Amino acid sequence: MGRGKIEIKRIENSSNRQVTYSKRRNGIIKKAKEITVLCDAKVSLVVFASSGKMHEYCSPSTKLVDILESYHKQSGNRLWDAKHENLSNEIDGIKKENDSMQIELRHLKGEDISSLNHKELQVIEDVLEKGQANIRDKQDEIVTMLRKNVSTASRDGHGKWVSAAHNEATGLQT
Amino acid sequence: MGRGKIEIKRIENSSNRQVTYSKRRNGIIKKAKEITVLCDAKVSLVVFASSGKMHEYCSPSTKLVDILESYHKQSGNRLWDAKHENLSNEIDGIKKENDSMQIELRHLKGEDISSLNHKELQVIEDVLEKGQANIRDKQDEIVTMLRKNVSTASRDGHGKWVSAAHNEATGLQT
DNA sequence: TTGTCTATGTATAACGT
DNA sequence: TACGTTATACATAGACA
Repeated sequence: MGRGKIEIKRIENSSNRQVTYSKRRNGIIKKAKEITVLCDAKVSLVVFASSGKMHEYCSPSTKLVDILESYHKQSGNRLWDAKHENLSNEIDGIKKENDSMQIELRHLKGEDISSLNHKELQVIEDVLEKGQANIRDKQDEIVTMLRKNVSTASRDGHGKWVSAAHNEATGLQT
Repeated sequence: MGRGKIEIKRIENSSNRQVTYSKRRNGIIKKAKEITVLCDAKVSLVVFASSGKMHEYCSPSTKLVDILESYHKQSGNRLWDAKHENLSNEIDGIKKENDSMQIELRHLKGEDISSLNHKELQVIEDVLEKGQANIRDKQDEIVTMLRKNVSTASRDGHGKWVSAAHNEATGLQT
């Protein structure tokens, strides 16, 4: 189909190969369009040059995704579904975790506790008490630090306290 | 390219359409094979007849999945990633939520509080106190209910307490 | 490169069967 | 309906700009 017949084997001359590639690629895409119109077919065509450059054709009014989905259905092939499923599972897992944390948080705040029994309430109370103890210890530490701080603290020329530690501990800055 | 020129528009005669479809489909697949060999290209071709029947061609030594993955990478096109991205975003969102709940929970339990300042600790303490108050109210309610219950309770023939309310409240059953 | 031009090879529309 | 056949339209290899 040209000035001379050619064998169907790799074209060694790279610039010829490139030329032939782009001509034939256009040809195939044209044919794909035609069969789409003529025969009411759906076509998905993806071509990669050896250079890695890509071209595609996909019948109008049909997203490639849809075609691939049909492909997927028909072929029974998993394709991307594996990935899809992984993500879904991950979501489910995290959501579960999320829900239970949500519930635990609410309970600690004393919300949504009307259905809890004495034992369950006791567990929560214990946790709260433990938490409170820890928090208070920490507060005591801070107070101690402040006192130590105050005893060595000084004011600047404008009468402001000069102590990064003091500010940090009280949350006045940073 | 036949006995007569044809317009590129849907062939209305359905048997002609079917014939043309299968001829042209073979033609395209042949071309696809040729460009694959001649130009060292990779081709993925999926064709659906309007009947729903599918045919595919894929360059040898290349799985369709791989081609699609390359396609996906190169095209910057979302494709199935649209779905994936949605899922990923969802995951990110939930994870964020998760993390902050995680932190809040730890704080309420008095963990990981070494970097907190006085103000922040105070907030936590307030929440704990509020929660404790709620829990204690509920406990009181239960005690009241139990008392009321006990006064009207009875034992069964084997000496066991017969009171769904009592069991539920104390968590001995269910 | 990137395109345009033909001579030629191919694909195929319309027929037969 | 599903195949071969064949006249024709189309695609394209090589040449040249």
